Amino acid sequence: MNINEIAKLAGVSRATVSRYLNQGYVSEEKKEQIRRVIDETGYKPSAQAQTLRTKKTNLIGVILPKINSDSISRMVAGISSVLSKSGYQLLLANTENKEAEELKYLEIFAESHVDGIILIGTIFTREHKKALKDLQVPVVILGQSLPGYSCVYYDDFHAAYELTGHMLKKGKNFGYIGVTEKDQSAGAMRKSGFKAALHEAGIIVPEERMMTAGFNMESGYNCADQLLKQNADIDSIFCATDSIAVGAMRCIQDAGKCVPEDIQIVGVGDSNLAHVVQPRLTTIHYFYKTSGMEAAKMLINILNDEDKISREIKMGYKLVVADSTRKSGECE
Amino acid sequence: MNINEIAKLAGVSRATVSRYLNQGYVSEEKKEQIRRVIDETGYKPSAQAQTLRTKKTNLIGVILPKINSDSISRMVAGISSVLSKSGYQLLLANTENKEAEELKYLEIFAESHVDGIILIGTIFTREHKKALKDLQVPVVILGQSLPGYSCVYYDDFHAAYELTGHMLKKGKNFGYIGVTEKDQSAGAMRKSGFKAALHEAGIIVPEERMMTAGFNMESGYNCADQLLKQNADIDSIFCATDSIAVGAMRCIQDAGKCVPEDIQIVGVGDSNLAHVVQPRLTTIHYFYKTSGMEAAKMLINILNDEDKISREIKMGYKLVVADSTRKSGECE
DNA sequence: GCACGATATGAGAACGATTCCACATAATAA
DNA sequence: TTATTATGTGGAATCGTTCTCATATCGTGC
Repeated sequence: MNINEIAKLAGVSRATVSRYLNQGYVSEEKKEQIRRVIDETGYKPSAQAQTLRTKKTNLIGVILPKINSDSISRMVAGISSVLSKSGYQLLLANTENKEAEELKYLEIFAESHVDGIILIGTIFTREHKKALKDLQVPVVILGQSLPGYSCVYYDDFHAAYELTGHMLKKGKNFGYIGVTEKDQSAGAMRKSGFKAALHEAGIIVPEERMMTAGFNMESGYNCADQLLKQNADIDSIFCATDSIAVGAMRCIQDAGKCVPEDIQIVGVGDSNLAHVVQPRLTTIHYFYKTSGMEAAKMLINILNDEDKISREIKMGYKLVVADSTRKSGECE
Repeated sequence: MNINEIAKLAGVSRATVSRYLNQGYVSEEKKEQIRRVIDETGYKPSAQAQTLRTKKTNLIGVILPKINSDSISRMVAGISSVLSKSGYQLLLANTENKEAEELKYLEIFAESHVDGIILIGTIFTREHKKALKDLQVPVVILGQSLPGYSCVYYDDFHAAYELTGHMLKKGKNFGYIGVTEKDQSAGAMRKSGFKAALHEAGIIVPEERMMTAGFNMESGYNCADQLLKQNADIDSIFCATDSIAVGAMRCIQDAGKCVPEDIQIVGVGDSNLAHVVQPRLTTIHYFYKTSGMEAAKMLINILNDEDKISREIKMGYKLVVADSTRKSGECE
């Protein structure tokens, strides 16, 4: 069932049917004829063919490293809320943290399956930058800063700095469980913030007390295990994500120690997990949903040709103090 | 940069370039010329146009009710592992539990953006069935049973039945926090299994002890709150999902009662949350990843025309007994 | 010497829409 | 009356591919 059939059945030309579908000049009489034929046949214009001509899909691609994540799902919720108001639908691509997948989906989306892309990235390799440069589709980067591109990201340095400052009230012997420093934001910046705060306090954490975990609980557990076995005197652990922190906390408890009495611990992200564990986790709240909305607005501006130059937004944060860093009953 | 340009630059016809790209007869000499031109120009065939001709995208659409969910992310991981081996890429569509979105994405995917669809649905309305019937793209349903369609789902009835049987060892006064019964699987079947087990034990739970929550912790908390306030004697609560159970458990603890000593509680799904909370949650393990793989295999069979008729797979389950239903130290 | 299959190539017709252009017609302004 | 404008309409080109056909060359077996 294509536009030719419809035209034939309605006794008009293909062009008139097209105009009917795209609000051009059509007389009431023919409008009615066409409407009836379309109703009867259940005809739907082919999105392929439309795109081939118009170069427009009304779809936005969102590339993300994992789907089962509080932070990312909040970003997506924000993106979705803004874009759906402008008549866009979202297609998500899950890279499972694999760089190759990221590139593949970038290409798939770029091959005009979508009008724009929001990339929630983690690591930017040379290939990434090349792929991004070749892109003929507008892109906004969320969660990382990449010079030359429109992006929305978080003040990981100062967040980690302030969080570490908070731990310094009670802590002396610090451990750190982070993620790969190839991840500029969650890896490098959080670590720098952590180190900077301690440095100001005259504390230097030796390398063997700084671990690198994956983005999940199990990995946090294992790193904490190693950390505690090798350094019995540790009284404070900074974890670069809530998941890692929850895994680490479980490890501490399995080892028969108490949080926060024996060891205080913090995470970053203010995920659901942080509220669920006992004791509740001190963490950093990032405005993930809002940042998703900002990224979406940026993209819309670009799509509407209102924004010619790239711009960056660095989002603030909020320290969430909970039980994992203070004795129960203590007030703040 | 299109195939005509390439043909011109390489001094061959458009058809020969196409054959080069699709492994047809091309002499070594011309192959080399074409290869060089493509290398120099960075030419990529337009996916639009290819699809317009071939009706093939090598994309599979997955429609899901929420992204931030352990169960769903495991299903997706299973789907992805199988389909990527067959050269397909996944596009995800997040409906945020809105029926209208589900229909919209069904349509978007159907308009030949994808070769096949896996629908992780919850509620099937009349519109859903109509939309599915009109679909000219093969579809597999995951997590629900829908007669006439290929689907993979879970034995919710017997899982709930067995889980309830386990609680009956210690429990007498039961409460139930479920989800909408419009959801046949997680809503209706789990509730039936729960009631059947109690019925056999000669127990009938009055309606006011059965609540309906949303698919999240907050809702579980609120329902538990209401349940406990109105029924002080409750010693066992069956929750239809882990999230609900974790919310309810938090509520019980906030009310100053102990789990499992005062009240035992169970969930369904064996999510990460279940392992993290204190005490660990007794729950049902479903083989989500495996079921995703099965659904993907089904879809591949359909796409390869190996399967002409629909079929159903009902997946088994495993009872995971943990601390939320036994005193610490007790053995089983 | 000829028929046949394998290899190789290009012309041109699809695929299913949009859109420019030329051409009507009717209504309004000068 | 005559321009001028707004409203309608269909023909044909176009988007970037694939694919069928027609045609050509070459080796090989009989």
